[in-house]
Amino acid sequence: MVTLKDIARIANVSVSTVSKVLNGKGRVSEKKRREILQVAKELGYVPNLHARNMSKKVRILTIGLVIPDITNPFFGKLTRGVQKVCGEDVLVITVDSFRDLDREERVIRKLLFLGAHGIIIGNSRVNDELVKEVSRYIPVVVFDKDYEYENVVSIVLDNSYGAYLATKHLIERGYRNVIHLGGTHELYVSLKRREGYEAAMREKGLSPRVYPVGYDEEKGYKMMRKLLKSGEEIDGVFSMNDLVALGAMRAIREFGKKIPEDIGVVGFDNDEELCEIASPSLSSVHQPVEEMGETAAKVMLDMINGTLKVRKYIFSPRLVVRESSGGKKVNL
Amino acid sequence: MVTLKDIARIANVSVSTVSKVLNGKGRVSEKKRREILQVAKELGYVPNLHARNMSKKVRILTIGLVIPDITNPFFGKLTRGVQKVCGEDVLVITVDSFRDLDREERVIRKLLFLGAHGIIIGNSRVNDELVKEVSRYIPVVVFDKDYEYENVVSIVLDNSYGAYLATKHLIERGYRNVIHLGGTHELYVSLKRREGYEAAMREKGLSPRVYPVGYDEEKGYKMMRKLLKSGEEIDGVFSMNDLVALGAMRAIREFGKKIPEDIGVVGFDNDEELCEIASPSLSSVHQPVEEMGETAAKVMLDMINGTLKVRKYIFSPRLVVRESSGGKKVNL
DNA sequence: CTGAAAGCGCTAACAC
DNA sequence: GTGTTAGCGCTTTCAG
Repeated sequence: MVTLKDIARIANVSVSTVSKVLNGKGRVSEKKRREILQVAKELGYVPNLHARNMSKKVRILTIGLVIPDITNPFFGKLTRGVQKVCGEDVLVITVDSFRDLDREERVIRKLLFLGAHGIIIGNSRVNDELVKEVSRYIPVVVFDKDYEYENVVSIVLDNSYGAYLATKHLIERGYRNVIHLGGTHELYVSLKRREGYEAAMREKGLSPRVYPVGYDEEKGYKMMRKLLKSGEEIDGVFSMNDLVALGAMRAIREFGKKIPEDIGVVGFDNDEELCEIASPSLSSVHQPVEEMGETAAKVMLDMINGTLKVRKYIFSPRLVVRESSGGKKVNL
Repeated sequence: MVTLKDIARIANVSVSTVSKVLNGKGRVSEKKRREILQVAKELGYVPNLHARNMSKKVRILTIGLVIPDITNPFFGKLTRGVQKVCGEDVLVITVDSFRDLDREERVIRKLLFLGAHGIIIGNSRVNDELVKEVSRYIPVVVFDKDYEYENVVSIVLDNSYGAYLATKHLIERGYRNVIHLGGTHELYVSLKRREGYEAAMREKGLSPRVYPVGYDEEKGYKMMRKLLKSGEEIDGVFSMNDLVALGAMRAIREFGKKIPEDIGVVGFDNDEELCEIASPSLSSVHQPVEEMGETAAKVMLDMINGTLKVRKYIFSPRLVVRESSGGKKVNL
């Protein structure tokens, strides 16, 4: 590793002179300046960030971003939003926890240990105690989960309202036996979406039926197939996310039912690529993920700078209607 | 910021004793050990990474990963592969360049400046000179592009072979007028895929027709619509990636042609979610992205440790046949 | 066991 | 203009 000292030795000057030249500060004779620059280049000098950060000013801001699954476009967008705001001056360390809570915990600790100035957590299943503990040291932004701790900001989508919108829409399009394919109960968003679904059903005097499923296509497919085979009366499906909805659609097709004529389907997340490409295209509740990511980053920077104003952000979902909930055809 | 010194002062011991306790090295009396731990906790001590990296040993390994689009599952998988291998002891700094070559260049320089021990570049459009320059300082791994520089390792998919397989498959299923919807020419992978397509066509005595399109669904849709309207004779489409293929399929459906009976379609990348969900499901050339990411990380670690053996990896693609290339129905 | 002291690479006062 | 020097926070000998 080439250091200032090496350059100084070869160029026959002092370390501080080299430092001055390389940082363009203070005044140095043109001759030495040129020579120093030359030597530095030849030696392939690369300044040492750590040393630099040690001394006075310069400090580079580091924020950690922990997400459960980087291969999922949803989190990809979140990540992009964060990076967009952070630009090139803030160091963002993105870590995929592979949906492994233990790894997630280790990783968060590591980030703290590495000297991150703040951590953004994109997984609502995160351990509360951990959040509390970490927030004693550095600010934390959490998605899709409410916290009342000092030094923690929540950014949530109004999940329950989104579910309410989707369910109401199905009912208004003529579907009455609307079921809900839900996630697992530990997950805050699952709970909220379920709540919204139930509220809409009750409001219309219908009785809610909830089936916990999970989060991927396969799970949605299997559960839906089982339900159809069992003879359960179903003409509408509100699903906890798009993947599960697509799985359900596959099962419905296989079973010989038509979408949307026989059964209407609405998903959640509005992953545009998936929703548009499906046929029929899938109606879904849209959440402005990238924007939420941007907000997270902004809030984080504000917290670090001590200029935080808002402590909680509740984003509003919006229903995107496509073919899969086009309306029931009533048999006369 | 709490430092070792603060802890030492309050606990009435020396800095080095504190350091020993916090790192579990050397031997310290149980009494002091407990007290120090206690004080550290109360004060909310967080070690300073930079200071730590300054002194002799400890150094934490840092590798930079630069990719063009983190919202794309393809790069998500790549990222995951890298992170999987790096585990929790190697710091991976992932940066999305937003497909902006200038930003990419700045980011790579930044990473070097930040003291990264190596950089993995997931974009084959990267500037050659930059790669050459950076590789003077630290090892570089590049995807989908050949390099002969010292200190640079290439990891490529045999794109041309993949394209060859796909095209040959279409021809053997009875499609004769197979066109290629290609990418832009600056991109190494586009060139290679085009080559493979042309080779397969010529081998069967057919004349290749290549249309440069781009990389997203919309582009594929528009081009295909134009071609169909123009009356061009087409019964097969080999597309440079899955998205373009899906766009083409949309255009074909709209035009009233059947897939695969009238026109067969094959994509590239085998994004499973997309391919499976499309209807008909899309045949595609699979590349083992995640595995390639893992390899990149392993190679990088080897380079850093000076134990590199293989300088170039050429991964083999594999054709996944689904409904979209099921075979042409010949009119009698 | 414990602590004093050196040094990692760099910056910024402050002399000369 | 230029060099000397004092840290930044931490680890690690090496005496005591």
